[in-house]
Amino acid sequence: MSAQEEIKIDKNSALPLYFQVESLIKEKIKSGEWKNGAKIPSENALTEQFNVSRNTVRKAISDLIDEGILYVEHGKGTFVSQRIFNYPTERLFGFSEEMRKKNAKPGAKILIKDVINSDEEIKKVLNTDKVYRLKRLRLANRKPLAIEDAYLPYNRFPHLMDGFSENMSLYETLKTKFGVEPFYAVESIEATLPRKDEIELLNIKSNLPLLRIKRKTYLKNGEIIEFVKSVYRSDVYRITLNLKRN
Amino acid sequence: MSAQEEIKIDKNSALPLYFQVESLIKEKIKSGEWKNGAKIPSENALTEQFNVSRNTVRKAISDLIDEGILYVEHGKGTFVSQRIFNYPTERLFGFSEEMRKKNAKPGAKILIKDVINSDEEIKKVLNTDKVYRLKRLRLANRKPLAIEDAYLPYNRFPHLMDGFSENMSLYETLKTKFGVEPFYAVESIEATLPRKDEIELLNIKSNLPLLRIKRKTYLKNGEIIEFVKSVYRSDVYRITLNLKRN
DNA sequence: CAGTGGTCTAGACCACGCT
DNA sequence: GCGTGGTCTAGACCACTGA
Repeated sequence: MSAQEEIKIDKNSALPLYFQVESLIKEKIKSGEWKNGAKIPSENALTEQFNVSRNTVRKAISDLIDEGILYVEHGKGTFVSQRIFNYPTERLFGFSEEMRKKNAKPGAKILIKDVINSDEEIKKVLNTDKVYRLKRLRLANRKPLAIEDAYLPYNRFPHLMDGFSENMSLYETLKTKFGVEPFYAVESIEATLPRKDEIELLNIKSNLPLLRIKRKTYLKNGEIIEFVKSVYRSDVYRITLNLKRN
Repeated sequence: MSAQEEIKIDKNSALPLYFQVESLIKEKIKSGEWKNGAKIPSENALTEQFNVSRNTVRKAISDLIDEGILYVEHGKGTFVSQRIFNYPTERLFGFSEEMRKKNAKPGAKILIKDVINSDEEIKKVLNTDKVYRLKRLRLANRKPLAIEDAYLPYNRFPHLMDGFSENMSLYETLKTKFGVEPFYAVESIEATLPRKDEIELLNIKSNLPLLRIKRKTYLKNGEIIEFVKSVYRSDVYRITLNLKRN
């Protein structure tokens, strides 16, 4: 209530007010002023404290709930989550990105780079007759980790593979040449034994189980841009999955 | 513009206006009036059409974006996604629920039901010394599908296992006795070969790969309530994973 | 009952994309 | 410049919780 209270919101800032409110709330939590599991001030109180409208406060709180930082109990109040949820979407952005995030050096050896006619499965998924096929042995710190076999619609991405080489990222190429970025992917995962060619390429024993993954990649608008079949060595790689309600 | 336009919003309904707007938008999409990929009317137009405030329209649109039904391009408009995203969270609600959703009959054979002292790993995860241990062979349509080994903090759930039997769901018991429901879970997945005891229990060949999963289950407030180690037959079971940006 | 979040309104101005 | 969505305000009333 004192005069020097909360001069922290800058109404002339380029940053949206709700974003500034989010940052201030995060700070209070980090500093320990608002402890894990504890109730934070009511929306009306925050409205006064930050000198913004209640809708702005609600927008900020809503975002922080999506981030798993706060949760609400109707009629009781808003509370700090005891555990901050994190959403590991490393896999969404492709092998190269994922490895970099895990502090490993990504690499690749191109096995097949071609334009082919879709077989039945690929046609069903990508809904087109002619596709790029890019099959690569994937390396992490120079050691074989996975085999990726990717298919992309030929007509959608003219000249996609022109000048494409071993040390390039497919997703970066898609972004640069076509302004297109993955937004959503569906993967199905099984455990299998390796086939003969996979044993050789990955340089593994014949009884080492692999994670066998099929993936469909989509844009923001829901357009499918890629179908990938891959196998991963499970002795050095595991998948982390987050399940959240709603 | 005609007088008989859109009498569909009922301001006296118990349903929130934004929810009614959501339903109407979904209907227009389903009926084909608003096609996949097409632009829907502007927020101002919808405000007039539905005779609600713009904020209400925005709330409805925001929800539908979260559901993957619409997407927005700032300055251009709001569009129907070409593909409706779905969030398979079947696994979040436990084996019984998941099997029912897949139209299989869930079952269980209790292998261990006990209270034990935490080993190092369990203590690190659950942060307590004494835990319930519930190890079950899991059946789908009477056939062995998985082995689940669950640990829950003893002090948090007094008398949890009193009267617990083979045909009961652990999560339903938690809900009934303690009003507690899983909200979030983190799983790590590997491919492995079965151990001897697993071969016998699941009645499989020694070279059939399994999906080996570790899981931590949390409440809405971020409190951890469960740690589970399980294996699944991969010849009849696969995991579906959804990756979404932000 | 008082206090909390949930819904809703009718305005206003700004930022972006297109032409 | 115009139309789009993005942000923000200052009110109002409702629904849930707990004393």
